[in-house]
Amino acid sequence: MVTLAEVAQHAGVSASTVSYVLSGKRSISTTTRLRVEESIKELGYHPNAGARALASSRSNIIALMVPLRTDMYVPVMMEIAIAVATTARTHGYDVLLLTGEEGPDAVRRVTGSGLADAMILMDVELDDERLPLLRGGGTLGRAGSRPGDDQPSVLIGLPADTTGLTCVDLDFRATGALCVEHLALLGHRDIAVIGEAPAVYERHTGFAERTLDGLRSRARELGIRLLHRPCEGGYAAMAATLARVLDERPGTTGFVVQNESAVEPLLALLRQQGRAVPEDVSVVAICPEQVAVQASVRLTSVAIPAQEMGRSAVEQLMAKLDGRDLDDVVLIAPELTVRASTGPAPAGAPA
Amino acid sequence: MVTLAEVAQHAGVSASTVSYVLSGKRSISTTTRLRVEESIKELGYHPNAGARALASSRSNIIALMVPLRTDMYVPVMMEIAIAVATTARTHGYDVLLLTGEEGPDAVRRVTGSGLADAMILMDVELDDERLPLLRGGGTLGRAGSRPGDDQPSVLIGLPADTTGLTCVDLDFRATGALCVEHLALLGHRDIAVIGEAPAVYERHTGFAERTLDGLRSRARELGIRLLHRPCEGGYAAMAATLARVLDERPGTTGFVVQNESAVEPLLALLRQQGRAVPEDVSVVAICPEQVAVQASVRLTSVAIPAQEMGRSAVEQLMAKLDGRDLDDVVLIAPELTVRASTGPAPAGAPA
DNA sequence: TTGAAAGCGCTAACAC
DNA sequence: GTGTTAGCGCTTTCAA
Repeated sequence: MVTLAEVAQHAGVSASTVSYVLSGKRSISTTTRLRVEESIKELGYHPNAGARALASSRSNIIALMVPLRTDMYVPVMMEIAIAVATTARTHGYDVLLLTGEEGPDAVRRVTGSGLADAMILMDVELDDERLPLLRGGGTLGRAGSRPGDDQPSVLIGLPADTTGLTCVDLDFRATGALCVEHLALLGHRDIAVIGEAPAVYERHTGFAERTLDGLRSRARELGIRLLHRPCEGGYAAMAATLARVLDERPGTTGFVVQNESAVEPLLALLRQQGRAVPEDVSVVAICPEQVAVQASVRLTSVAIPAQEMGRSAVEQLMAKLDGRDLDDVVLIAPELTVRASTGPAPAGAPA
Repeated sequence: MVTLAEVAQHAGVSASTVSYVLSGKRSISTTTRLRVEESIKELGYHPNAGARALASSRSNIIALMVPLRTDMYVPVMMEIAIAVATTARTHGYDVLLLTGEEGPDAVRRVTGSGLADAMILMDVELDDERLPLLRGGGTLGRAGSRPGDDQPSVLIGLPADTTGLTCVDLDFRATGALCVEHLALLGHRDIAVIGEAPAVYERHTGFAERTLDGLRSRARELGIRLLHRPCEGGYAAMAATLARVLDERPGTTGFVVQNESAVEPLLALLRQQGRAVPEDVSVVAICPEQVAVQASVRLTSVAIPAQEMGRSAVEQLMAKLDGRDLDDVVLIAPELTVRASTGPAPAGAPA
């Protein structure tokens, strides 16, 4: 392994000079810099991560905590994770992958050991047990604080109480509202919401409840009848749910689907029952773009902006690490793209 | 931040004693150990990762390189990644998430900086540009080698030349053979293979080609007619592919599907054309269990054992780090589960 | 613009 | 069974 000292010797300068060439923290004459850079390349030098972390108290690593359960929105999580990793790299950071398994202990372990300088948490629950450890984080340098007291962090998702936390999320409330508006504008008066699996609501994951909130309050304002049913993914569960919905509200002409693995089953079932999309019923999905365009009917949808969520979370974190001030909560505005699955409510529909 | 020295002082012992209590590398009297452990808990001590890495030349981190493109088998990749992370933790290792983006440079960076002790590569191509850097890795301690010369590594996937490499993968050749056998045994003589997207073959990802190999050679042995068509995911692409297949081989009664996002579209299209599954045509999928059981017809399938692949890759790596000898190539035997999508070939089918 | 040198917190000889 | 101590490779004052 090549060390900084070896580079220094090779270039005929002192160790500190090499260090400063690398960090750019003090000015170096061009000739010296060139010589050093030449030596670095020639010797194939890479600074030792451990030594650097020890001397500088910064690991240049951010921890990303992903949920353990792989039952939900998996492609989205993956896309976020990759966006986090690539964005982090552009800032000179690497990403440590933590699973939710260890729970709060992982937070303590990473914080305590200085393994990571900061962390990003995905799939935060409304009342998450990891939150107390993170509140007020990101105040490095505040009077009386010692380095390491603190773990700057950003949440992807929105807990019930965001005091002292920085959060990034799609504005699911607005998303719900947007879906209702779109259908209402097309004349639909009876809307059914095919929600996430019951477990998601029981777990009190924020996004599902917020979406419902948005859907309900906008529906109330617009005088729309709304029926919400949680639904497991898959064909069988969707069939049962659909039957119940149509039994209870036969006049339903609009669907909002939030469980991506229920989308295709729903379309298949409607087709099977002779209900044409969008002539007889309209369907709006809340799902990744890819799912919307690959479905058997190109779906009108509100996209889940996974990339942007990941990228934005990292930007927030970098700002914190730089001591910059920033928003506590970044809500990404939803965008509804009209495709082939929604159209005017059928003429004969009950007003 | 609490240091080892503070713990030592608190417990009234020397620093090395504390260190040895932690590592267990020499025997400690019970009373001393108890006192030290008490102090550690009381002070909330966590060893500093950087200092540890510097002093011991081991970071206790393994790097996991995931493909950048999120277009393929995403849930599987995620499941593998999570299995890797959780298994690694049981061995005291953390996982660093690298995207394929940086390519070979990432390998050099991680190797050179001592950021990770070892690495796992996913989605390896038949002739991967990162391989030359890894061949012969894992020989730490061999005469003449200096620490850091080497990057012990394990691949998930199988390149063309496995010399000097350790690989873990599902035995896709056997998988292909198994699918053909199953259908042949049911009397099917004309089988169509709905493969991965053309890009996957162009990229020469090993698994797709190996599956095809297995399918073809077993078909030849059994006198089965086989037609292979690559296929993008989604409904539209599947429709076009299916039309071409049935045009070219109208007598087709068996399908093997390897692109999971083509499965549901295929089932929908067959239904739409009045071909009953499994009465008229049989379908075997190569996909995760979840996809197989959630499909509109419960699918006879060969599962992709994502968890086991991740776990196994880590076990191999741990063995290498311990200097143990091991297999170069671990092929996981495929298992075919019969569900509701396959049955005897229809009586009228051409022999 | 550059160099010298004091640590950062831990591990692992070496001593007893 | 335990203590002493010399580094690990780097960053960052302090001095010139």
